Amino acid sequence: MENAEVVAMLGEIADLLELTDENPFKVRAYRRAAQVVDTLPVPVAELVRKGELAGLPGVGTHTAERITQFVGAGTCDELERLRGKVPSGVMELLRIESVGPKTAALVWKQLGITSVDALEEAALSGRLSELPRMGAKRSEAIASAVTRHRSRKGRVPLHRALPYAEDLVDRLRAIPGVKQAMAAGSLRRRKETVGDLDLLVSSTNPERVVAAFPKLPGVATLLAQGPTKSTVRLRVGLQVDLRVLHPESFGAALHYFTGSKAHNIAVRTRALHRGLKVNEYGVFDAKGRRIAGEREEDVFRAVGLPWIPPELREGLGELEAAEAGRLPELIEEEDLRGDLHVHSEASSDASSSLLELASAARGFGRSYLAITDHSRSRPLGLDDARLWEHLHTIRWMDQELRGRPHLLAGIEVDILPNGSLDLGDEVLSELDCVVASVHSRFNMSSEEMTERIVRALRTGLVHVLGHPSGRLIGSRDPYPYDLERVLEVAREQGVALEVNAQPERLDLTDQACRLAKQAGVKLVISSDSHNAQHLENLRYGVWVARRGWLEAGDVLNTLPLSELRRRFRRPRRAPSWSHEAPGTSP
DNA sequence: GCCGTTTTCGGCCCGACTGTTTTCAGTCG
Repeated sequence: MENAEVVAMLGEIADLLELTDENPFKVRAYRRAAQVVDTLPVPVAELVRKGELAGLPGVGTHTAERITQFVGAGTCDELERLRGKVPSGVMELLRIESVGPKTAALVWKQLGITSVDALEEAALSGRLSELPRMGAKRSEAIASAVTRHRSRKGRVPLHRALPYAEDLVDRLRAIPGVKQAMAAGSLRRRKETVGDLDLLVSSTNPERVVAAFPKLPGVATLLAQGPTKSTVRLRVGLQVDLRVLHPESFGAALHYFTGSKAHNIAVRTRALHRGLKVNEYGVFDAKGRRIAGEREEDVFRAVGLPWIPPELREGLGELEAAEAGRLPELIEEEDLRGDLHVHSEASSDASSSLLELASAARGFGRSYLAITDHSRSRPLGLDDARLWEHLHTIRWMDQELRGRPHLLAGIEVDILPNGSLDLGDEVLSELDCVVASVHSRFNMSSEEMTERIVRALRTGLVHVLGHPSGRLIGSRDPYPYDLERVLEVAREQGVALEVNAQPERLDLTDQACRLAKQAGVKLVISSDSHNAQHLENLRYGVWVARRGWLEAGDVLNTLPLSELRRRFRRPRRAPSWSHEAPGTSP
């Protein structure tokens, strides 16, 4: 039972309750519980087993009962009871923009509409506009929303959205009268995917900004416009919300629109307890006087907290940590001294030479670089003999470079389905940095995959477990494995887990980083570059690490090379006289 | 349905925009 299934169940109950016109606070309670389970770093089934469910915030006795029943039986009475009252097609109507529970229930009860197709037909034929508070414009809006619904793409990976946000912010800053412009929302929190862009501007002349915004390059359609707010869709499909504020409110708005929702509710609730009110215009005391708003840190100070970095604002204990003075000192990109997972043209799927990689790394200020090409199971990957040769080339190049940067001889060795490594012990034990990764047979059971990884970690030859879950954002799910068990063995073996910074991977995830830290396992942040430009991608890994509450001390490639080498030293397994390679004697 | 620095009962974050109304309900973030 995946947590996502429980989240879906709780969300479905909330939707069904809304459609049956239940108490909105009950609806909200289910939504909150769903969110809590969604951000849970451990399997919810495990909490069920331990009887710890009701200890979660927002999960009381009733919700705990529903979850327990659902985990055991795959459904629960409350869900089935509600499903019996609402046709399933009506549920799908809620996924359509501008159609909420009231509208869905209205068209269902008044017109007998129970499918998206029927809704579209009613909108186009004019039947829809005969309903109360339904006119021609709404019908039209619903019809076009149905079209978009059918071709909907989900959330966009951060690295795709970021350039659009940066470009728009630059253009907004150039509008006369604009004092500040920033991107907020999940983009500022550096979430791995972004739903839409939230842009904020402070200006003494809001009308001018709102008027200029829809005319910016890349904008396809204007969706909504008021005196201080404008919503557009870009040609690439991204929706962008713009809010214009007076400078005295900019900090409060920045805080509010950065979210997350859970974080905001926690801050507002905290403010209420102190007799204060927080909205996007500021923090106000009981007499309605503004006591903060211009700067974000003032908003936090007004509710008795230090400034909290956006990456932590997920409602996952950051307020409590801030209150106790125990916020982590989050890792920064500048803390990273090297990159421990880089492919050269010696791997079939990579394109840069050692020299190109070295000079690019120097440009990014890295002092060391591990060259980790693929092993023989991958097409044209290195076998033992070619790796010996490659190793000597790297050593030679390292001498030539004189530490600008240092090159480490490494490998990304496949973990074969039986858990053994794809190359011989002799050559592996000679390398400075062995990254071991799963690249095949993703469809094993969780037990088999866990055993496979555990066996690899126990060879005593592995320094780093590469992209531990194998996922590709939006295209390949992580393979199932028992993270806690892997962490346990990684700690026992002194193996680090990789935060793969390839923006399509971001693997480990933020939550898994936090668990690894709690389990006492070290991490590395690696670019997995396949050409020299990719070396820049480390920043995406840093953002994941920050969202996982990591500090510089949790990440091994913040260490100077000498200390890193000490960490990576291991007892020799094979006698060192046996691995003379062909053609490599001095 | 959840929860307690005002509460074991009675509250629950807050505001902008649209469309359809003629004062506001619904949706969204």
